[in-house]
Amino acid sequence: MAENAGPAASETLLFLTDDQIRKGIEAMFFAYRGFTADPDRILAVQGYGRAHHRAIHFINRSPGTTVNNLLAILGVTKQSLNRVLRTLIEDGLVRSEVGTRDRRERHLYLTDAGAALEHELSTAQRDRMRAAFRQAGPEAVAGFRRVLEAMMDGDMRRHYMRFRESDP
Amino acid sequence: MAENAGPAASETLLFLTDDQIRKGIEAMFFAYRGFTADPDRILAVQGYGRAHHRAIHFINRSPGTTVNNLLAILGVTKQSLNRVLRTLIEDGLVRSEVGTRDRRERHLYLTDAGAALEHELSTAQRDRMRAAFRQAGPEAVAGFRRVLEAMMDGDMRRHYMRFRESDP
DNA sequence: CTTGGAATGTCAACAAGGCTGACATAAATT
DNA sequence: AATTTATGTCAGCCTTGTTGACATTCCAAG
Repeated sequence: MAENAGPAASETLLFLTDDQIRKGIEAMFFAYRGFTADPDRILAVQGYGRAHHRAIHFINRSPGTTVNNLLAILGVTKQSLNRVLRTLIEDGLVRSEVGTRDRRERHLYLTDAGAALEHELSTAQRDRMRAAFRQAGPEAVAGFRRVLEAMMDGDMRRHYMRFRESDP
Repeated sequence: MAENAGPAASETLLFLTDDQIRKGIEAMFFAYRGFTADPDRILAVQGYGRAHHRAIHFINRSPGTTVNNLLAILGVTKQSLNRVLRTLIEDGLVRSEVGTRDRRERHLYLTDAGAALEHELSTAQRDRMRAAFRQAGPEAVAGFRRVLEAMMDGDMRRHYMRFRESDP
């Protein structure tokens, strides 16, 4: 293969065929199910859903974040997020504090109980992810991340990158 | 852990840290949004949702598949799938044919209109995926697929692999 | 200072699409 | 003949998305 156009050319063509792309699409579909399966089971016990998980994850990730911040990250309407937050606050998993600088804002924190659930959820999800990473190897993981980053919308990539840089 | 020295050991440790895993988790979350964004926009015009897209995709993928087959692949209840199929059949996008070998089965096909919508959807989704693949490069794509395959549940991996092998 | 607009968050009502449970029908299998 | 299988349907529930209306707070222009 090195004689004619070289391996680079054939690679460039082969990995972009419709068939390869379709395999990538189906891989995303089936893998995402695995990705959410374990947390979903835990959440179902408490009567929560994925929306609760997402809120808990990003509050844990950025303690003191405002509702508006969370809206931008989660990409849902404030009414939808508010319903989820209300149940989490009622159930004592999240604490909402009126802002001191701007009293329109509510700053969100996990309570101890919230942090405990977050830990349970993220442990389950990380275990599966870690197993997949270990099985695939470091090079595959780097590629995995590179493709996913290229797949994000601009706004989402911004949020993702902001998080990436926000801690060591 | 048979070895405790050399670059292999440090690699093994570094790419499996909780922080690396968390980045993988967030990458999956943000990327999946991009993955579904374009089809979602197209479907919203017709008043359809992701459930319709999934049904259309897999009927196109395996023309003549039965309801039961589709249930196993999609992992939803028959009531839920039936609701979606009913609207697709009513709207003339899907055709349901009584089986000849086993007349209890219904074999599902896309009509011309259904195939047209499928094409519109898959073109939009493939375009984004192709751009991501091109940007990330062939090695990254191989890693991407390897990690996703390792992340799937056993059942889903079976379905995914069956599809992989079912055509050249 | 007052007033009007913008930002932030809450409540109400509705729709999509999951789910379970119960039941009907037709066809295949034993 | 009895049972199992494949499918469809009805009813009702839950989560989670949507829009619309509204309250509170801040800020800036008059």
